[in-house]
Amino acid sequence: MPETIEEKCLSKGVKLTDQRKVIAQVMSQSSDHPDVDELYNRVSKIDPKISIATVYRTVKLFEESGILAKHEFKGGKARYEELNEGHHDHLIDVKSGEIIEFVDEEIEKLQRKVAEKYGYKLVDHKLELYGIKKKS
Amino acid sequence: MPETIEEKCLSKGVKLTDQRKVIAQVMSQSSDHPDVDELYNRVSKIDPKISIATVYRTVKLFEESGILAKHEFKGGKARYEELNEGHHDHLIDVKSGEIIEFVDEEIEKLQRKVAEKYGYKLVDHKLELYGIKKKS
DNA sequence: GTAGATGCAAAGTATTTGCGACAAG
DNA sequence: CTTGTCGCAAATACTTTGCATCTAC
Repeated sequence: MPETIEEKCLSKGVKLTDQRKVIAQVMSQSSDHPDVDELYNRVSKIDPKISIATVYRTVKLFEESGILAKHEFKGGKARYEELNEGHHDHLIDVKSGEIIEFVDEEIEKLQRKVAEKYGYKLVDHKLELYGIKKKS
Repeated sequence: MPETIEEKCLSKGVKLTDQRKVIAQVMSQSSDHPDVDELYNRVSKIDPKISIATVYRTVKLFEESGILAKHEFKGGKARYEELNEGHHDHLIDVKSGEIIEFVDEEIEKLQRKVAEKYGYKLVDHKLELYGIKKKS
């Protein structure tokens, strides 16, 4: 069920303006994790009149609506990615900056167990691995 | 082997100024994870002439020297804690902001395994759990 | 004595916001 | 219509930096 960002907006009652459509489109086509500046650059190529303030407002709105995920990787600006069904975490190449997405159900399970152990219900988590590529 | 921050400075060749001594002392006595503003407040009570620029410079220096750890928890300023032998991760109470430190060797092991699987050597990681307290 | 540290204020980043004009439902 | 959005520029929040002075070693 590949639901588009526009469909998500409708179902969540988010008003669909032209600017939002462009931003949604760009995010859908981005498989990397652009920061707001980069997103603004890409958006500007489609409609140069969209302001960066709107980009900031929109990613924030989309994040609150569960449409985008915001990441604050080490020492930098916030970066965004489209949120789809499957949750995943990130492995970041500290040399190249390349980001690999991964899923490890066992780690997820253990996280819930840890929260449990302290009397908490896990509502969110952040797991980032930083590594250097091995010379095969 | 409870090594003080001052001893660590000496062994790492970090010059020990009065300001740094005060900041080290305050961090050693802080079991929470203060941000720079809060640290500056505490430091000011001991020596009001220390500027916030020095606090920023010092936490950065201490972090680079492996004396303090910097955390960027959700949506806020950077927060610091003294770095001791035992590594740990954080479970954050999303209601109260309370931070619980925990260690889970199994998760650590799995993280290395994931990195391994993608051909990477794990050099660092960030794991934060966000939870709400269960009504026991 | 000298390299490095400090205080101050000014400059940087990243992000948010007030406001009048404008557009979606 | 009316509520919410946009573009703009100004404001904010956090952090860094240039420079003259001072201090640990």
